[in-house]
Amino acid sequence: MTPTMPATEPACDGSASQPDDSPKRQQILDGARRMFLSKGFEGASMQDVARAAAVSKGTLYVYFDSKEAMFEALVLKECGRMQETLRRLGSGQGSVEDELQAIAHQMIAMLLQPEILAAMRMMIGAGEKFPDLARKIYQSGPERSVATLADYLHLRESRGDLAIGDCPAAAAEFVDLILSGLQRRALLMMPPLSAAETQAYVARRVARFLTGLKPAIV
Amino acid sequence: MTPTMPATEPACDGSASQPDDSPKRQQILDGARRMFLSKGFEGASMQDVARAAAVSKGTLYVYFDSKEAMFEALVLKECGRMQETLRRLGSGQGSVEDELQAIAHQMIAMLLQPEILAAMRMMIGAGEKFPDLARKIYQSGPERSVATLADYLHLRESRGDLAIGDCPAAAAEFVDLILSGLQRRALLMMPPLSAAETQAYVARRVARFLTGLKPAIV
Amino acid sequence: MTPTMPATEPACDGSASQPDDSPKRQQILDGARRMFLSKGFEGASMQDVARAAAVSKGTLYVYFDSKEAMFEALVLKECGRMQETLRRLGSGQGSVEDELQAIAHQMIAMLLQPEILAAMRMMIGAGEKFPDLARKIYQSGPERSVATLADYLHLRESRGDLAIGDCPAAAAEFVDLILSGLQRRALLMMPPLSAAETQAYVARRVARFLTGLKPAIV
Amino acid sequence: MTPTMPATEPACDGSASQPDDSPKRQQILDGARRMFLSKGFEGASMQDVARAAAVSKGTLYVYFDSKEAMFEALVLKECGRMQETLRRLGSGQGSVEDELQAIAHQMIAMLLQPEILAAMRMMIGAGEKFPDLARKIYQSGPERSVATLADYLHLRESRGDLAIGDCPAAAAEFVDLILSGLQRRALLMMPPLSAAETQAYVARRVARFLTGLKPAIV
DNA sequence: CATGAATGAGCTTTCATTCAT
DNA sequence: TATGAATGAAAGCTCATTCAT
Repeated sequence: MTPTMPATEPACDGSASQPDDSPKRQQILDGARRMFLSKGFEGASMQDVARAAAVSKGTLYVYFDSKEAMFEALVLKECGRMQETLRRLGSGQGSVEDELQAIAHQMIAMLLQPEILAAMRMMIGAGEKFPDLARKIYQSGPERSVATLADYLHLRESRGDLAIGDCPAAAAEFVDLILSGLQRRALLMMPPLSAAETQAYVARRVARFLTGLKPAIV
Repeated sequence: MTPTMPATEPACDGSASQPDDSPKRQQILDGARRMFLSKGFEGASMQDVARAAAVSKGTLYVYFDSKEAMFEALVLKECGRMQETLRRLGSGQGSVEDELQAIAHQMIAMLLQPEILAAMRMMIGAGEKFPDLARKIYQSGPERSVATLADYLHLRESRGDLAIGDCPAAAAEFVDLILSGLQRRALLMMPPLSAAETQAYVARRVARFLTGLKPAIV
Repeated sequence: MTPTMPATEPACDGSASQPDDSPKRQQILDGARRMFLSKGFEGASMQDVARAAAVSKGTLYVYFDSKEAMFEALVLKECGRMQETLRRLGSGQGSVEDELQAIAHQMIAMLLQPEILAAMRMMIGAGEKFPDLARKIYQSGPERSVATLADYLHLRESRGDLAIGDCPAAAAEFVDLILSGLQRRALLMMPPLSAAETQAYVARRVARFLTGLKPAIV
Repeated sequence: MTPTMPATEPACDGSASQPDDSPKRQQILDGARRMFLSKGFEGASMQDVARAAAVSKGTLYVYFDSKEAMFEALVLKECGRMQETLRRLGSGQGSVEDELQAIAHQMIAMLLQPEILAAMRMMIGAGEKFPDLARKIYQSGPERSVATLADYLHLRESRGDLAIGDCPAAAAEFVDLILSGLQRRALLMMPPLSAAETQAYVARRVARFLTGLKPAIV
């Protein structure tokens, strides 16, 4: 009766009668985004989403089979966004230490955004219910950060600026040292560090990270 | 209403006046524990809790004024458990490296328990609604780990086994390096490392942590 | 929340935005009427109302924000009905005594209707919770009767049929003499007077009312 | 098992094992009185009553079979009180007009007490559910006032101060003229008359009442 | 395609009542 | 006798979902 085809599938037949990127669909996902991020999966009602998207409640079900399907579609889309965001980290000029500090600050600024935290919170909270989605978030976020950073470290190593060995492992260490703890704090509602505290924190941890990774001088 | 009230007040008015350790109350908290940990605050209904505790729904309200009060009581109790769990870490014999590895393994085993993860997940999910409780969880868990470890590092430094300087900062770095990242993985439903992987991971990261903290020889 | 809000506001947010005269809304008010009049505000459950109106419980909340809002809307509507009912009393022909007797009979017949009594009972019962509404009922019912009658007495006085002086006061006396006591009896479930008893009662009381209001002859 | 004998019956057997006037029973009725009068039948919970009476909820059911039975017992007891209260009205000295005014003021003061109004309200609200009780209230209150007053009028007539004829009818007229309307106003939450207004009201209405009841001079 | 009226199951909470002690 | 722990039914209300238009 109503279109029951899985709403997140890419178009099934040639006609693309209801493509993934219909403007109405985007409009709904936009509303869903605002609501889910601010109220969580259980806290946001379909009424909320409909209102935020400025469509009727019925229309929601034209584009998504259920609240859960809509949530899934939203998360997948967000994963895409996050990956794009992470693509441009570090340019390769300046001293290693300066640049790693800059990268650290970028990562902190980016991943401690209220919006990102809300997304993490939402996904962790809903993790038991949607384990696959949670994994996808992990892969699009933290894992992707590590990969990007590993590339950067590799670049620096190839230039002779660092002596690393296992770049992916070092990248993971960097991310944990810089980000994981801070993020955990934020997720559990601890007050954020002040700008000065952040500065000192980054300086110290980056230095710590670099200990032993400097190449032997000649 | 406010989530900071102890909720286990001595008798006061009609409700929730049972002593803290009434067996029925424990029985209810047990049921609540199972349900809240597995489904989160919003996901678990009072019906669920009643069923899990094998009491009637009405009885729940004999012991707790509201769902929120019950949740609060549960979380506070869990905080106590977590703190006790963390009290015994590190004994002080053996080489620094061996012992830090042992501590790392203990921490991992302890804080990646499904139960502890569920508690973290629950509180992260409910954090926006109960920020004070979330902070309490942070203080009972991660913060406590750091403090315990800082004591240990201080001991080692006083023995001349390490040259650290700022023990709390180093302890925080250790925890982030060893635990934070792993915990984040787990929270987002990534499969746990195998025993062998964990072994290698710990060995590498502990070594990494020790770089530059060894005292000058002589 | 506050019982003085009209509750029939034009569209505003999610709920209760239906026009005043939606047929469904009328249907619900009809059911509400039956239930509230027969069981009172607290005695009638939303389930009762839903059943009486032959709609689902959920539908009730599409048209009204709360039980209280529904009650309010109903009472206000009833006030309107009551005022209309009272608009046509007394025509102005015949002897004063005959006509006052006719008016008395009309008032008795009208205001001792089971329906009107039920409305009074309902509002008296709920009066502590909805004082403003109770006042509105008073103004639409008893107060209106007095005003209508005062007009009539004034007309008769201007024709020289009566010598009254303070027409509103006299009207109030008439209403108390004829109606108030009878209504109180009915509200406390005393059996109604028989037709013959009513006849005698009215005759005697109207005569009593007219004592001293006859103009001096010549 | 539990004593199921109708709690309001006079003692059934010689032993009077649980007499109507057991102190505990009085204590409970006292609590019930406070709660029912202030919150109404539906608004007051057995918990409230138990608390107000300073007994346990279970004890309530030792003395009364149900909430309704307790209510009934309370109302019956109140009827007794009211009758006693009304026994002493008017002493028989002073001018008729002065004394009737005094009586009117007494009646008003007595029957417009918040407590009495609350009782009336409660009974009118509960009238449909307890018609017999409502009737008993009527007989103990208004009807009793009329009878008491009729006696007084009769006394005055026998002294030649008034020429009445049908004393009970006149008494009923007096009560309606003085009280019924005022009580109705109060029941529907209209603000009470000021002292000065009451004074004027009583003066006028008593004068009105006396019109035509004065004996022919000589 | 889009709507919004309608639903019924489910939510948290309250309460009269029972019963073992 | 008196208790208070325990219950289950029902309260007011919300919400994901359906369907005729």
